[in-house]
Amino acid sequence: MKRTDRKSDCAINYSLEHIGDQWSLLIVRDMIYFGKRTYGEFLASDERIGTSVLARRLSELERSGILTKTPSQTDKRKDEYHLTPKGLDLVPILVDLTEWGAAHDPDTGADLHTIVKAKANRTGFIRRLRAAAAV
Amino acid sequence: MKRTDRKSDCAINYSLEHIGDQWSLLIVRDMIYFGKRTYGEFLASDERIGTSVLARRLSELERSGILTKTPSQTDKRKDEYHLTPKGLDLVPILVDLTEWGAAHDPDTGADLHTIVKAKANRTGFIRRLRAAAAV
DNA sequence: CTGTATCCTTAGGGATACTG
DNA sequence: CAGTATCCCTAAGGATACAG
Repeated sequence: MKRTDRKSDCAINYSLEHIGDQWSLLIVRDMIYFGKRTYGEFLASDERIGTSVLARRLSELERSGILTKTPSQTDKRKDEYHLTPKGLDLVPILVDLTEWGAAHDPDTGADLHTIVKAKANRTGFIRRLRAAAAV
Repeated sequence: MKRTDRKSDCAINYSLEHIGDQWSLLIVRDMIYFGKRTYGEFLASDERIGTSVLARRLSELERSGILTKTPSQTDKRKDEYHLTPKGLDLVPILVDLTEWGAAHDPDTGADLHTIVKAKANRTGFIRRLRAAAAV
C-alpha cells in the first residue's frame, strides 16, 4: 500500500489495513496453531478458502513482510511458507481474537482448554506458540 | 449473520466475521482511547469515515451486541453510543493491534510512551482503559 | 447538526480453467 | 498436486442528497 493511500498514521489503522480482512489471520492461525506450511495444507482448512483467494492473500502477506515463500527442500514441486518475526508478532492478536470469539460466540466450538491455558498464563502460552511456529 | 452463513465454527473466524473489517475497530478505538460517544465525534476522526459508512457500522456493531445506542439526556437531538461488556472485551485486541502497528509501521505516528506503558504492565493498562471506557 | 437513504464504485471473495 | 490467471459477483466503502 502506498504511503499516501493510508487513511491515517494511526498504528491500529496500519494493522487493520494489513491484516484486517477475512482471510489473512486465518492463514496465520493455521501456521501458528496448526503448523501448516504448504499451499495444500492451507486449502484444506474448515473455511474452504478458494485457490485464487489463497494465492492472493499469500502474496500480499509476503509483500507485507509477514511471511516468506521458499522452495521446499523435500518436495521440489512445493513452496514452503514461513512466518517472519513480524508475522510471529501476530501471536498475541490471535490469542486475543480466540478469547474474544470463544467468550462471545454462542455456537463456538473452540478448544476451551486451550483458552483457559491462555488466560492462566498468557505470557508463557504466547512464548510457546511463537517458539513452535518459528520452526 | 445467520448461523449457516458462517465459514466455520472457529472462534477466530467468529471474531473476524464480526469485527474483521476496516472500520469497526476504529470506531471502538475512538470510544476506548478517546472517549467518543456521539456520531459527530466519530465523524471527526483522522480517517474521515463517511456518514453512510458510519451509520451502517454503528448499526451492525449494535446488532452484534458490541455497543448500545440510546438517546442523549443532555442533547435531545443526539444519540449516545456506549460499549457493552462484549465491546469492552475488545480492549486487549486494540492494545495488541496498537503494539503490532507501532512496532512494524515504519511511518507510525503512535504514542510510543503509551505503548511502552502497555507492554510494561499490560493487565493494569487494560483495566484502566476498560474502566475509563465503561462510563 | 444528527442521522438516514440512495446511488455508484471498487476491492475482495468465489468458481473455474489452466500450466507445470 | 502446486500454484496461477481469469472472470464474475457481491458486499463494503464512498459521495451526496435528504429529512428531522
